Amino acid sequence: MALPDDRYNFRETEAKWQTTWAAKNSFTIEEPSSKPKYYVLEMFPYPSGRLHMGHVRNYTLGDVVARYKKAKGFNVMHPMGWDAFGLPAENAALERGVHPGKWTLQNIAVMREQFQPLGLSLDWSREITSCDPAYYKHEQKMFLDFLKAGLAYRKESWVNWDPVEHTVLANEQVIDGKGWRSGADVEQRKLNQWFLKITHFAEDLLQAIEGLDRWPDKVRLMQHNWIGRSEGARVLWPLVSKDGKDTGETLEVFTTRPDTLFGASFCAISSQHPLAVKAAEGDAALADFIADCNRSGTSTAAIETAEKKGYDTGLKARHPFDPTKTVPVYVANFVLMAYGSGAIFGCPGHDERDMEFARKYFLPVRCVVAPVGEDAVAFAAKLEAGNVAFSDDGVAINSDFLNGLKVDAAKRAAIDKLESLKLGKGTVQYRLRDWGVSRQRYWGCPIPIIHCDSCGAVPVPDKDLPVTLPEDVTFDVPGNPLERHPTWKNVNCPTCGKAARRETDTFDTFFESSWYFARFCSPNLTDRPFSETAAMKWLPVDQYIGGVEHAVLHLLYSRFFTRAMSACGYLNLQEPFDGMFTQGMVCHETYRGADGAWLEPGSVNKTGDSASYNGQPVTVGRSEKMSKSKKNTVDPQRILDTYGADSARLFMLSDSPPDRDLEWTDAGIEGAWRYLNRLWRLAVNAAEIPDGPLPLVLDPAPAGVQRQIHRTISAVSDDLEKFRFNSAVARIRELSNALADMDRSVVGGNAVYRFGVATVAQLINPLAPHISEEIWQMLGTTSILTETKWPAFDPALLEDDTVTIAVQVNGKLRGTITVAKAADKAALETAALAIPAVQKQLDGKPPRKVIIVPGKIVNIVAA
RNA sequence: GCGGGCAUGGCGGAACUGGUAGACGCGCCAGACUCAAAAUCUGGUGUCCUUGGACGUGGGGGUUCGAUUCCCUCUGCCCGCACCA
Repeated sequence: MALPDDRYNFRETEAKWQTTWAAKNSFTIEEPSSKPKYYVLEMFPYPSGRLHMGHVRNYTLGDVVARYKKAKGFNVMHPMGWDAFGLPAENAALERGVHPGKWTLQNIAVMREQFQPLGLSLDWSREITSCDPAYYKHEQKMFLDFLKAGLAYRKESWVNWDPVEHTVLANEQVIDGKGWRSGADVEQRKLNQWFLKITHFAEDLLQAIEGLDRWPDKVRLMQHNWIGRSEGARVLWPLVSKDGKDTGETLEVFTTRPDTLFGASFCAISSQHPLAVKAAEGDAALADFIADCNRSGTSTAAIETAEKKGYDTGLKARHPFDPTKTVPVYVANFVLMAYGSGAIFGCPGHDERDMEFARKYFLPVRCVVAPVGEDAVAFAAKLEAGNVAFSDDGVAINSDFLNGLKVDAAKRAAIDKLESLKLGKGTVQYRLRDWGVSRQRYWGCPIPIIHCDSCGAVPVPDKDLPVTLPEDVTFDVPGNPLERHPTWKNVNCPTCGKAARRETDTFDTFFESSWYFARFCSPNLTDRPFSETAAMKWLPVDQYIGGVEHAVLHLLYSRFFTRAMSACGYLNLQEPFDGMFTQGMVCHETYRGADGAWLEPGSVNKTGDSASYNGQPVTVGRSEKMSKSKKNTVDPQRILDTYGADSARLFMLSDSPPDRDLEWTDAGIEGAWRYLNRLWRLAVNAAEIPDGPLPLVLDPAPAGVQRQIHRTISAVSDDLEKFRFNSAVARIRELSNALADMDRSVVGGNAVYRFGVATVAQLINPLAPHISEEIWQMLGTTSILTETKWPAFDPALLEDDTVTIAVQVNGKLRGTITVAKAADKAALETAALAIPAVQKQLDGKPPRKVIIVPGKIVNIVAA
């Protein structure tokens, strides 16, 4: 007789089930359906042309959730699309002379094929591509609606300019003073730009973080800090010209410490402040100083090393509480135009920076807050003589009507006074700034605006939407090809008909990703971006999964967009993502040859602790995120060809908790592959056992395994709910081990074994869907596992009748006792004291105290 | 500088609300099978000393009958923000 092949044929099996699922449309939603909905979404990929391990991990994690929820009885939506606008397409055009659109669509075709062998439970009928006019025409309309609603505007302002990408960057895209993609030092430029009014929702975006209880704390904290709320006051300082006359103008400053106003010794304004620009007109030295400030001050290194510098404008500001007193007005390099009003008052005694500035320019230091309970006079003398500011809580001194008040009360009193004098008011300031969405790029969604000399910025009429990109463009010169296109740019004004110009900027690519999750709800609708009914049914996304690098960028923009879309009547929803999960990176060891060049893992010979390349020694570096530059990438295609999708999935899921970094190792994937083969052999044996009911009375061994099966169902379900996939795998392996070790010849042995194998197949299905389907089929079931309900456990079988509990003496383990679960304290104590090792420790003396926690522990305190 | 997180065998990591530390896996060691290798299987594997113990969750201290878990403190690493008034 031919023995069944004991080696699992993943190639055949995986292809077979992928075909089956596709033929049965297993992953499209049920419509109509009485089941509760569940929307699983992973951040859609940029079509770079190659699937990498980070993708595999991301989509595997989402797939586990999608498959598990489906088995749990939810109507699951799990769509996929392409974040298809972006700079790499233009770079490809530059390097290879291929059109960005063509390059992108080719990549999408390649990657869609690469996705297939992963066996993901995706609904491809909902596929969307963001560079398709059928997609982006809706966001053009949406933008015009935002404009009407006052949520979009155009303004000349200082912007972050990336000199390598030749485009503007949003604040969120500037990391350490450098462009987030190019790494180039960002410059400041003054340009006319379109902005989305994200600050309109600052308070709401902040408050609502509270309710995002299924988001990682880390991300919530990052958004909280990014929005950066601070309470304070705007204070008006009447200005006095150089010749001592009141100019009638006022200088507005923002402060969080109005209680320290009596300690003011100067005012300082940003080099970009209108007052500074005006003052520089008649002062060449000041103009030079301002130019100097604008040049530096962006890169990290510059900020860290830059000393506080100022230039006295000669203007004076009159103190709001004491009109007899004036302070000098400086232009200072450390004052940011973009925060508050671009001007501050300096209180050296209670602000570190102001102290540094005051010492440098010999400005007075006045103590106006002293710690509670300290001698105020002595403290003030010390502070005013020293170089250290005091910024903690205390009591106001030397402050007229504020004297004796603690900081909070003094703040309130100062604000009340300012308001009664009409020289200021209490206010809330945010760090968050409006989102600049104009990009001087070709490969993005055109901004549907026409600039007319007579009519200004005119929205493109609805009937002319979408504004599509011209195909005939070249990339041989830097800059935006739309800008120099001969015809596309020149159009007539829709309002007056005169010659006008199209807006040649395109949207930031974060625009597309800010609403795609809603588009998936009605991906083929032509007249609207999505149906409100469908969106309100499916949104919010129940589980969103992606990298932590989008903690403030994409996730904040999407939260804003959802509010903006609601404000414009597209839907009625505040938060787009109910549950958020941020996965860790995929890492690998790095290798360098004798010449210091990076080496690919595949080319390095590893034997034990040493490594070599062509006989030369290789330096093994620490594990880092897989990247092309360090050559420590592993091609998913090769892994899938060698071990199959289930092995790759299982390894990625079992090696580390999903939110931590994963270290890719060959040994690890081989371990997963070995396990699948062991599981396969269990199944081959189980398939020979005829199906039938379990005997009523089981031999103790299978009875124990029977309980373990139920415990495992319970534990794995819990693990899957809580993203503890690594622990779920461990439990399943434990059960597999127990099944393999069990004596099947006793009463109930075979039946429990068969039941156990079937259960393992069900439990591992979300993690390794192909082999589990195959096993399920081998066991003679008629349904496919993908359409089978998640197994239930019998609560009565979760626990044993007897329990083994630890016995400690003085907190140290001295033995264990196995007793009936219901055993009372007295029985536990008697059993514990009978242990020889315990008696030895007690040395004949009676115990001083015995702590008994039934079912858990007995701890004997020796005399 | 400010804010947050983490630290457990050779390695990745378990340990739910304080209750048998090291589950599960990787690696390693020994054995079986083999002419041999691979694959597979069996057993072992925190450290130290002699059975039996002692020690052990980054260091130090504390609370507790009992601490990987709670508190204080120090050290190291990682992440975010960065002159935010």
